[in-house]
Amino acid sequence: MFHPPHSVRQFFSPVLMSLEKILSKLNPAQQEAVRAIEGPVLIVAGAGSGKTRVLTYRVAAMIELGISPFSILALTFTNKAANVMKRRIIDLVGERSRDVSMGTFHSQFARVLRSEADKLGYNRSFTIYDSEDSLELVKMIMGDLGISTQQFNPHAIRSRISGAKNRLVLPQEYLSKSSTLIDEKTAAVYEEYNRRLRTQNAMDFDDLLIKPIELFQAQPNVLRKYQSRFKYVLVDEFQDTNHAQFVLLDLLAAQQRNLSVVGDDAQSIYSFRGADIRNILDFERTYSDCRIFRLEENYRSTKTILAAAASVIRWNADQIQKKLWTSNPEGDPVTVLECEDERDEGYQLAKEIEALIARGSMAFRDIAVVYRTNAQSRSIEDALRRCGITYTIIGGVEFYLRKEIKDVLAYLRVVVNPVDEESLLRAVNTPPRGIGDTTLRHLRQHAAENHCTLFDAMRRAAEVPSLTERARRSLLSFTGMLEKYISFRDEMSASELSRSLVDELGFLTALKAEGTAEALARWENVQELLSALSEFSESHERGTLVAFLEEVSLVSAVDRWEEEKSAVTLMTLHSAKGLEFPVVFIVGLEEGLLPLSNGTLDRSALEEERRLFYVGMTRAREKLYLSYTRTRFRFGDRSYTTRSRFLDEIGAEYLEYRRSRGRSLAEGRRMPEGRLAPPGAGGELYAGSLPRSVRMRKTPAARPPRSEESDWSSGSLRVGMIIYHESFGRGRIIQLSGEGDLARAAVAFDEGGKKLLLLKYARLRLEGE
DNA sequence: CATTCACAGCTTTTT
DNA sequence: GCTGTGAATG
Repeated sequence: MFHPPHSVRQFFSPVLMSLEKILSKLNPAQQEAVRAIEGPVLIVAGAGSGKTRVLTYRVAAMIELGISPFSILALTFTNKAANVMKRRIIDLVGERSRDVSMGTFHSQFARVLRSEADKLGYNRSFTIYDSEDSLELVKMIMGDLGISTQQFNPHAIRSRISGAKNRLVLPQEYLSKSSTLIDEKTAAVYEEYNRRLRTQNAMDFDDLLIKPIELFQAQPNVLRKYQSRFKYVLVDEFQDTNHAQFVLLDLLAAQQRNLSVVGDDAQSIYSFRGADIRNILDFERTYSDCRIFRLEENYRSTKTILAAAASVIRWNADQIQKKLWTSNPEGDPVTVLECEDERDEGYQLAKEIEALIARGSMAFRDIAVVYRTNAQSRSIEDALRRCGITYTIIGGVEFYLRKEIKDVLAYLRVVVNPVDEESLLRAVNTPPRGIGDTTLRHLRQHAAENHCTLFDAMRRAAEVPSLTERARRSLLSFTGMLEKYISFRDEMSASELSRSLVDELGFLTALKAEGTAEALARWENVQELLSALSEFSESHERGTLVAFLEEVSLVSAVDRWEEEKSAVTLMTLHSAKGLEFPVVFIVGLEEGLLPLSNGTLDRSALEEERRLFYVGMTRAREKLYLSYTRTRFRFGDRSYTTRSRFLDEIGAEYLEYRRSRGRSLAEGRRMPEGRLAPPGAGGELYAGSLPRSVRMRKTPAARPPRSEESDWSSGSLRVGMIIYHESFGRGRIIQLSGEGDLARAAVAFDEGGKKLLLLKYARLRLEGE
């Protein structure tokens, strides 16, 4: 069996390689891409075509050719990718490559911003607000401006602001272009939001990209400094960069023009974050002299997996033409698990994993389970736990987003940056110390009238007449404590300071006293935070509190994943990007879930969902499983599902079907509107009533695909049927969707391609009628 | 002013 | 199924 060595190790060699030796490890296309060091370069690299390899070897080759590691900037999508690349490069050409600047856009430019902070009117220990912090700030501003959070969704406003920032639209321009009411409100919030970020010495994620642009444009000498520092710029996952990132790159590379980008349009899955596939196309236009290389040989997957993935992505109209191929073996068919519900899905999956392990060819760490939404992990986890399968989850409820952790972090942030109001407001009443809304309102008013910060107002609580005596005393002890730690900032180490602070706050004793399991978990989390901080201080030369807080804000879930662990990995499709596993399970292939939709799904959204599925499929090396359920618990009740159209897009010849028994039982309970009876009226009965042993059993024989939704949405039609249409002629049904008046069929006609037809109007005739 | 309980709303995906 | 908000109570 083909067993890939794990990432880093295969490159470990005490003998450093020369340029020729470096090149000899690559195929001809990869070699060309590595050799093209000067000038703009676009590398279109399909899934599994060794793009990381090309990037690492490129950097290694540059160093080998005498280019200073200091002058190389490599931007990756995750910090983990950067770390992996760096280790490989060190193995190739040695320790000097430590000086290459490598990391995410956000972390690399945060670093730039810290050293140039004063030029922007910022203090270098500025706070980085995560999405949650920004949202809180938006809510606060909405309150102050008298904009109802009932009428306008703060989430929507925040994401509009973020979108505007990513497109480099300033508040004024936003206002002048706003036509709707929500746009007007957003514009007002946007302006105030920026103002407050500045006075609070804080930046949000988007600012980490925008502020450098502002700086570079306003101060050409600063730009020149970085242009001559970073003579070579490399970008990974270019398809997921947004407009601001493009502009930033363009500025930085304008002088030397040594900009090389690597990407695959078929894997662009971050448009919700402002990523723009057009960046790839624009790249060719902006750098008309750029050299383009295509990597089309896939080294990762079996022929079957690759062909199945290709048969799906083919349905996207928007894509750069390329043909991936592989010389890997044919491999096993893709297995589709048909399940009753998410519980059954979990069990079938767990049993399959047990079988794989029992066969001896796979270990837990070779297996990944991926899903569209984090919420889906629960049922999978339950099943894995019950079967004694160890697993780790990437993402989900983020450690650093947990309440108790954010509480401690809020204090640390205030110590570092006392004008950070968001954190101050969070800290002031955890634990409760009798400072309520009224007190805070008075304080904020006082601060506004006296043009001082909220922290100053608190410190001078004695001068605020409207406060109660109790509040005043409370405030003074609160600010006194903070000032003490602020003065310790330079004397104590980051971890000493934090421990002492947490001690004084009594967080741990309070949690311990509570005694519940939940409190214990929180207690452990706080302990874990403190040890993370100690570890950070020890392992980093500049292990300051500021650096730690920055790391906390900018590391992603994937970055913290330890792949050495012997455990099955669970994660979202988004997190899976850039990773690979011998065995991959993609679960929840149901309409509305994958593709995910809340009502409408326009073409570009659908295509993005398809790319997401494609990304998932191409993570698998040897064996791919897909699963869907007949009913699923969503939004508080159980409802019938329709298998995903994506399943029907995969060539049937690549699939084998497996299902659990008991379907007929469930079918008897179907309700007209496609829902089970409410809980208590028999609805739950069915999930629990099937004996586990029965539900677990599988029918091993392969079966042809059939469309489940058709019987209640479109009468007797089935995927695969041959039909006649009055004007388009003969065709085959490829996919069925929707119900009632909205029932649709995608039909591939013998003449003239595929069409999506509304059954209500199309008047299809079955062959033979 | 804080805590408790009930209800509602809602969910992508992440730096 | 969860979290955040709101009213009611101590």
